[in-house]
Amino acid sequence: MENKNFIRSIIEEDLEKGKHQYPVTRFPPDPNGFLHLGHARAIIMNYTLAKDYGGRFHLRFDDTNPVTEDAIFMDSMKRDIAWLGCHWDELYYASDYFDTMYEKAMLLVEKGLAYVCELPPEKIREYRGDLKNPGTESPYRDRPIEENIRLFKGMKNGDYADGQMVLRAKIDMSSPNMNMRDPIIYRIQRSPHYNTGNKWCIYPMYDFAHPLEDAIEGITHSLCSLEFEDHRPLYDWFVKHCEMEHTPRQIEFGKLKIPNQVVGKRHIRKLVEEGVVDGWDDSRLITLSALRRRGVPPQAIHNFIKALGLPKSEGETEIHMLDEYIRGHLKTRARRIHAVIDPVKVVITNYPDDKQETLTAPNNRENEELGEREMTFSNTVYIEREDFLEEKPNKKWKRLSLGIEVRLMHAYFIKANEVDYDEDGNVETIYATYDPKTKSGSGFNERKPNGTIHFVDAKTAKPAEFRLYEDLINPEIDPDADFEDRLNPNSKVVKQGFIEGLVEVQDKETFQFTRQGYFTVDQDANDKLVFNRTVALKSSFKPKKK
RNA sequence: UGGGCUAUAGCCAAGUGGUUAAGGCAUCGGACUUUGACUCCGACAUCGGUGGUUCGAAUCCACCUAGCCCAGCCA
Repeated sequence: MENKNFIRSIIEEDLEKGKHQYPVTRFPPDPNGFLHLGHARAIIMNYTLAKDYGGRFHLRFDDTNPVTEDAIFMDSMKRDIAWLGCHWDELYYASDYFDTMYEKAMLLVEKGLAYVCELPPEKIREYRGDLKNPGTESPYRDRPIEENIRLFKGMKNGDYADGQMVLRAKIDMSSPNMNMRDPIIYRIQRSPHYNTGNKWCIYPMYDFAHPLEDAIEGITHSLCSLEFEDHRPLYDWFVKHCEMEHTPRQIEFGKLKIPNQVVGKRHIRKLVEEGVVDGWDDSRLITLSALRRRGVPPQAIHNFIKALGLPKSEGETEIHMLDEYIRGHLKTRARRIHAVIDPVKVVITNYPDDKQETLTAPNNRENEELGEREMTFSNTVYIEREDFLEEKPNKKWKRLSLGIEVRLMHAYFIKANEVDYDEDGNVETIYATYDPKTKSGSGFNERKPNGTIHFVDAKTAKPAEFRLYEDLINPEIDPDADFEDRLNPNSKVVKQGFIEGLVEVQDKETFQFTRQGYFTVDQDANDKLVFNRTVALKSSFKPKKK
């Protein structure tokens, strides 16, 4: 169940007092990168907060800086947000408001609340003062309104060079809040914008643009992260002095931080360039596209985010917490079939070589709606290499050993009698005998097997590739070390094995491979089946480490 | 004394003066089991510190400590 959070309280209060008919929220990404799990909190919270109270949710690209932004990111962002099921009621672009923003900036100029400053960047920084000392007023601060109007028009018309001057709000150079020390509103930047082309050579700064965007759209609750708390007075100042009809309220909450993950743009790019990961959607990454490819159900992400709540504190949430929500969602939805990832052959010596029978098994014991399937059985099967040890090591061993009888799930009991090794000393073939009386479903209960293991009939098995993922970053290594020194060399292990031969695999289907985990068909699967491990099953089995 | 914010178990997180401080993850026991899974039972904190107000405080006050953010013509 979702935790109550302070923002819900604010919204409920506003609704009760009749301040709003319904809430309007927005997710305002800067289209300059790929969305990752951290963004999911903002997306899902904005979406559910609006929907839970009968409100509206906007997607707005905050495209106020063409130098760093690119339209290609917008498509992936839209795809990711849609995948999460957070359907926006409206899609907006901040750049569509450039005319209004310019007019509002001019309003400020006319009211004597903004001025054109010709101080070069270094001087502006110098005049801003520092954390301990107040700033110094710009010599251009008190130029006449008429002159400011002329200059600002000139800026817009391209009369001046990039960086030659900026428009600044006239607030308070001695404010203890650095953001209030005459912040820059517009800069000259000759860069074509994917949306407005070359219409503009001046672009608004975030602090000015954002509150106006929110106000224009009638956003009621403008959620953002903690680092913008200091900007709230400025936000309110612009809404007020620009005489906006609507007054949105900025509310800050803590970002979702996940330790031991690589999310930084340049870091991921470097990993891709160095071939450490295969791309932005590599399953070891937590970009939304990577999670999607790995087979993580979007609903699991919703449940995970809701469970975390919306705190005002800043903590770090371990990624394994998401795993539990993935399993929880898939538990009754995925078909549970057999796959042998690291196969070893078992020959059943008392089963006729030319015989093959068909067995039936439920697809999911916890959800009968998933029906049943058929599986073949013959005298040659594959079992998991780790499910056999020549000698039973201890009483807790619940798998196959010489002289020991186990159940092949959904088939028969088999007892191992002999084993052949190859020249390297690896098990090559296990010879076993089966007991026809022990067929699954027969009700046989004269004796208990030493455990149950899964298998695949070698005569019909479909070859498949399994990609087993672990943490990209080794959590054991000092978190302060450079992330490249913390890479886990075993983060991706590729195995060639088999799945049941009679199972028809759907595109992107997620299965539970019995006793192993949840796996999803990868996009690489075409002539050959390829599965990504979405998440492993939990296990209380603790083999002794070598 | 720059300003802003945070502090509840290994991790996340409810709680806004009044019974034994929710819940989830993790962990450890135990039951069940044709998945060492699932499920089920059980264990697991006195609330950053100190002092104060009060019959009574995680909740109010004071002081202290620790951590995060702010000096882009980024967002």
